[in-house]
Amino acid sequence: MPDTEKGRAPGRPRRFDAEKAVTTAQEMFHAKGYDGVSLAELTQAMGINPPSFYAAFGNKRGLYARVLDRYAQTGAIPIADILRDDRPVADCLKTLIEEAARRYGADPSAPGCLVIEGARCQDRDARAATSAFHVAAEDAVRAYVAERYPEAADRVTDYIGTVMIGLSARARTGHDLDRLLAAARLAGEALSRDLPG
Amino acid sequence: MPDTEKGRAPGRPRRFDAEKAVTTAQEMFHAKGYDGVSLAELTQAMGINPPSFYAAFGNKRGLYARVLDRYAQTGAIPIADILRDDRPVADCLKTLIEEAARRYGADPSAPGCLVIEGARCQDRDARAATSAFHVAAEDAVRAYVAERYPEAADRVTDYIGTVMIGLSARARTGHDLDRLLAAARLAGEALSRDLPG
DNA sequence: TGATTTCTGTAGTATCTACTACGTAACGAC
DNA sequence: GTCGTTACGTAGTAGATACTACAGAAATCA
Repeated sequence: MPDTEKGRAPGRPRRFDAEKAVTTAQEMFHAKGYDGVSLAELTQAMGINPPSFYAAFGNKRGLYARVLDRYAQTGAIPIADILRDDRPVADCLKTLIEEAARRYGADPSAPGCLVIEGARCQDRDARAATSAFHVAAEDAVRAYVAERYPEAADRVTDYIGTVMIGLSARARTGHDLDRLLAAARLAGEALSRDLPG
Repeated sequence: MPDTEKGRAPGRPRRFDAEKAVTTAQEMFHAKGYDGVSLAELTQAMGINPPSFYAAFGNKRGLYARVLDRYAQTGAIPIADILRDDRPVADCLKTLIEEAARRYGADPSAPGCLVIEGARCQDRDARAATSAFHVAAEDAVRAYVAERYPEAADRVTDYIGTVMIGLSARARTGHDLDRLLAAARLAGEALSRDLPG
C-alpha cells in the first residue's frame, strides 16, 4: 500500500493551495469581520473563481469554520498554558487578560479577537460556530477558578469575559497596545481584591 | 401672525406619525442592530411604503440619526447626573457601570447599548454617527476623573469604556441582569484600588 | 488508447439591498 | 371650481449578495 498519503488522487489536480487560501481568508475575516468580507473579495484574493471556492470549502460558512480551527491552533490565546496550578489564581488571570490585550493590539491590520468579533455577525451559523470556541474558552477559565475559589468562579469568569470582549472591541476601534495594556492591568486589580491569595 | 405653530402646511397631510415611526425604528435597531434591520422591515413595521420613508427621513442613515438623538434623550445613561462632585469619584464611577449593567440588561428585547452596538455596524456613516455620541460620553467621564485624579483620567476612562462595551456585548449574548450586575460590581473593585478616596 | 474523476472558467441564477420615477390623491389658498 | 404643494401607492431601478449549471481541461486508471 504505497503512496497512501501522496498517491495522487485521480482527476484534475487543484491549481491553488487550499491551506494558503485559508490563511488569506483568516487575515481578511480578522481585518473586516465575517459580514465585511464578501465571497467576491475572497475568491479574488485567493485568485480563484467561485466554483473552485465551493468545491474546496462548501460555502462561506465552511471556509469560516476552517479559519476558526486554524485560529484556535495558531492565533488564539493559549489559555491552558497561562492558567497554572502552581501560581496564584489571580496572577494567572491577570496574565490572561494582559496577554489578551497584547494579542488584540499586536497587529493593527487584524485587531481584536477573531472569535469574539465573529460572534457579532449577522449570520446565525457563523455565530454558532464561533460560540462553540468562546464557550470552550469560558468553561476552561471557570473550571480553573472553581478549583480553588468555587464560590467566585461564575462571577470571575463573567468578569474576565466582559473585560476580554471589551478589550477586543477597543482594539478594533483603533486603541493602541499601550492603552489596551493599561486597561487590562487596571482590570486585573479587581481580581486581586476578589481572589485574596 | 396667528397659527405659526399649527398653521397647517400646504399639501396633502402625512398619514403616519413620524415620531412614532422613529420610536418603532429605535426598538428595531436596538433589537437587531443597524445592519440587521432592512429598509423593507422598517417600512413594513411603520406601515408605510418606501417613498414615504425617504420623504420623511432622507435615507436609512437619516432615520438612524434621529433614533440616536431620541436615544440620547430617553434611553441613554444620564452620565452628568451620576458623576457628582459631592461624592467620591470611585463611588460615582461604580454607580455608572452598575447603572449601565441595569439598563443593558433591563429589556431582553433591546439588550445592550444602542450607541455602543451601533459602532460595530458595516456602514461607515452610521458608525461615525454613533461615534460622536460615544466620544462625548467618554469625554465627560475623562473630564470628571481628571478634575480630581489628573494622572489616572486616561487610564480610568479607557477602563470604564472597556467594561461598558463588554457589558453591552454580554447583554446582547443573553446574559441576564444579575450576571451583568455581578460583573459590573466586580469591575468596580478595580476603581476603589486605583482611585483611593 | 479510451474511461473516469476532479478541477477550472464562463456565465449565469435568484434574492436581497437601499433607493426612486411617476402618476394620483388630499389638503389649503384663492 | 382651479392651482400649488405635499404625501401617497404602484412598480420599478441598479447593484450587491451567496451560490451554480455547464462544458471543457487535466490528471489517474484500465
